[in-house]
Amino acid sequence: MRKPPITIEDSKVPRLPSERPGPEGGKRDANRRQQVARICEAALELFCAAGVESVTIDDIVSKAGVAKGSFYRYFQGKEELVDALFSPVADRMREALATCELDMKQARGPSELTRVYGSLGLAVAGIIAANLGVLRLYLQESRGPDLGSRKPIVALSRDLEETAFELTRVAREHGLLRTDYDYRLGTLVSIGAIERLLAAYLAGELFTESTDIAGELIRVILDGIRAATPQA
Amino acid sequence: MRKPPITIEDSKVPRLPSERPGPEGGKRDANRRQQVARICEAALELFCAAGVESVTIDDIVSKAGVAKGSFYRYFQGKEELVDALFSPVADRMREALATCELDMKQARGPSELTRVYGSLGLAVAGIIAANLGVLRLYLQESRGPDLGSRKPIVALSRDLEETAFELTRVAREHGLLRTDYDYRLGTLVSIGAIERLLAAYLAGELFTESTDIAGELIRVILDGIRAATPQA
DNA sequence: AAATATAATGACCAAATCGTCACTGTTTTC
DNA sequence: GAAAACAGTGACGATTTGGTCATTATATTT
Repeated sequence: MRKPPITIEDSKVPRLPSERPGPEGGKRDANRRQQVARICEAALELFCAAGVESVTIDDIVSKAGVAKGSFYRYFQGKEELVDALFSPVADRMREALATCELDMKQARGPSELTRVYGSLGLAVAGIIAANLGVLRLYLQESRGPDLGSRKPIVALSRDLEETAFELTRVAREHGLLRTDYDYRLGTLVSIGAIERLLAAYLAGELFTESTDIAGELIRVILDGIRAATPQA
Repeated sequence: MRKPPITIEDSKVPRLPSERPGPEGGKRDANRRQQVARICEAALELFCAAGVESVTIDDIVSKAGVAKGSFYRYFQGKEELVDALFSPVADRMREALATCELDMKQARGPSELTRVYGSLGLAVAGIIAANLGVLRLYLQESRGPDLGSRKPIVALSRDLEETAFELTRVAREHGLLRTDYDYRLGTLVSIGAIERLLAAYLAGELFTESTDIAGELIRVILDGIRAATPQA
């Protein structure tokens, strides 16, 4: 348990040494992007293989073929790097959920509910298909302690869960869900099931076609909704 | 990523310095048990709070109020300590699943299947109720990389999953399950849902009574089975 | 092309961590 | 009670790690 150094809350990633120089299409700009990309790519692989906490800065720069000083030019430390890896994905996910929530508020009747969940599923599938490495890391780390460099991952996990609860709550208000029932249970069941199936799929444990997996997911979620419906 | 030292595969925990001395009811015996207990207790708390990989031997001995040399008298290192924490629970789980598998082989018809799953659920509930700390650690670590001191946890996770698959397979052969369907999907859904609900419950996120949670779990598992039943 | 601004580098330091061991304390045996 | 076996201790050396910085290399501006 290496004691974390005192850090000053700071701006976004990648970090600006003082201020980014003017020209944007220039060689500097390209080099910078390349350095950051190299670091991120190497880090993601290492994180997936050994876990965020176990990977050292030396491991990362060594694999990335970059000097240690360069790393600290772009990132304050591992936590900021992790945040940089997750930020874009997190944004897209939040966006998809927000859209879904709007849809949900206009939904009328059970069939509309199903349609709304369906289009959320499509959106999410697109996001994760484009970010398999990050997804894998997420599944691996999101239940760990909310400390150190894992913080951004756990924060995302909590955020998504919260939004999923909210979504179910809206569905209950606008749909036909019972109120004597803790709607979070069904939500948690869905999240757990989805994550477990995805993990198995990514690990190559399943020989099932992804369409079949999708079918199973739909079944789980619909069952979850149905259970919250007045004696369907 | 500290390189692991070369270790010789060795016998069980707790470790014998040369050979344990004769008398069993004596003071020595009591002291040894107390040392081991102190270490395990402190370690479990720290592991839950910060994650197995982040906790150092110094943290553990400091919290346990024990000298570092004493730690190494009883354990070869962190991995062996983790194994010592999980071994008893793992044994009881395997036992419960084995019993269930025998039951399952004698089950006839859907109602019997339900009964068999029910009694497995009771057995498992008893085990985890008596080992909440270990359960929490399991949920937190079981999806991490299979390296270092996390190994025993991941190994248990894989083992349990394998057995759960086997159980479903037996149910399919003896019950009425479709064969054109990857029976592992339903199993994974159940595992994921159970684990997620337990994690939320342990984290105190749920104000639901544990009986209601149990009801939700039963629903999930039965739905999982039903889905594998010829067009119920 | 010279001057300036920005970026990359890796040797270096301090702190942390592991695992050992010579020594002291305690229990058992004779 | 003396001797022998076992257990507990924490200082120590070796290694690893995070983070810095003077120096060198590269890009941009003049």
